[in-house]
Amino acid sequence: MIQRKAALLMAIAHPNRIRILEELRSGVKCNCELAPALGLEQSNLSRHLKVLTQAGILISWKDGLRVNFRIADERIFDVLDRIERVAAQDLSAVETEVS
Amino acid sequence: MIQRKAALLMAIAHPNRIRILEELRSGVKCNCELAPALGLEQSNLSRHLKVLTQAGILISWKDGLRVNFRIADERIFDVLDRIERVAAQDLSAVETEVS
DNA sequence: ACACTATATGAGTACCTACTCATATAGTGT
DNA sequence: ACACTATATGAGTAGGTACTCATATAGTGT
Repeated sequence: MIQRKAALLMAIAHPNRIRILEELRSGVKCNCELAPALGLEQSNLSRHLKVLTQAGILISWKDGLRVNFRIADERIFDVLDRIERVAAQDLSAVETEVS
Repeated sequence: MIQRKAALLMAIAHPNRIRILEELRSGVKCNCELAPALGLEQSNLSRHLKVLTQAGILISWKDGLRVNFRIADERIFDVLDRIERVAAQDLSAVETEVS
């Protein structure tokens, strides 16, 4: 179980993959729509999407030439929202805490 | 901000570091208490603790020979709890979703 | 069949991570 | 000063990650 949690966290622990998830908050997208939106090279994006899909965070299916992606479990956004709260406060907390 | 979120996630995205955080749920601990509890080699544990401290997730201070650690922001457990919910369902979800 | 579009993947590179063993540093008590 | 305990860190190793460029695969429309 800890392995599974770590694997999920590892999958989302990259700026570009967080950005991919944020893009997919608004619905289904394909590689070809995400690439220009995120300014990522096609093969690089493809591999990031593979990481997220293999972790079970995204679900993909073919639609003609395209491959579409959607969020498998919307609760992944709970994780992002919670980490955001920690990140927001972190800035001040780290500075004021001095041993 | 995305960088910061990714950095925090990266810091907790390791089985042993998740276990360290779970150990610290019950309060302040030092390296010397964590090592036997987690069965980790001393230098390895020391480096994991450094990762968490440098990410601002743990706060450390010396107490004689020991170095104690505590959670900087308890809301980090919200993140772990949320990822756990995703992880728990994941097992079935990945299997039933077939394109 | 052909040109075109969308995606995946091999190969190469540079860098990063976790781990271990050995050693250094720092603080404690006699 | 000395032995002891707790922690940090240098060095070496093995393997992983992100990225790019070039190429392969697969589906579309003429």
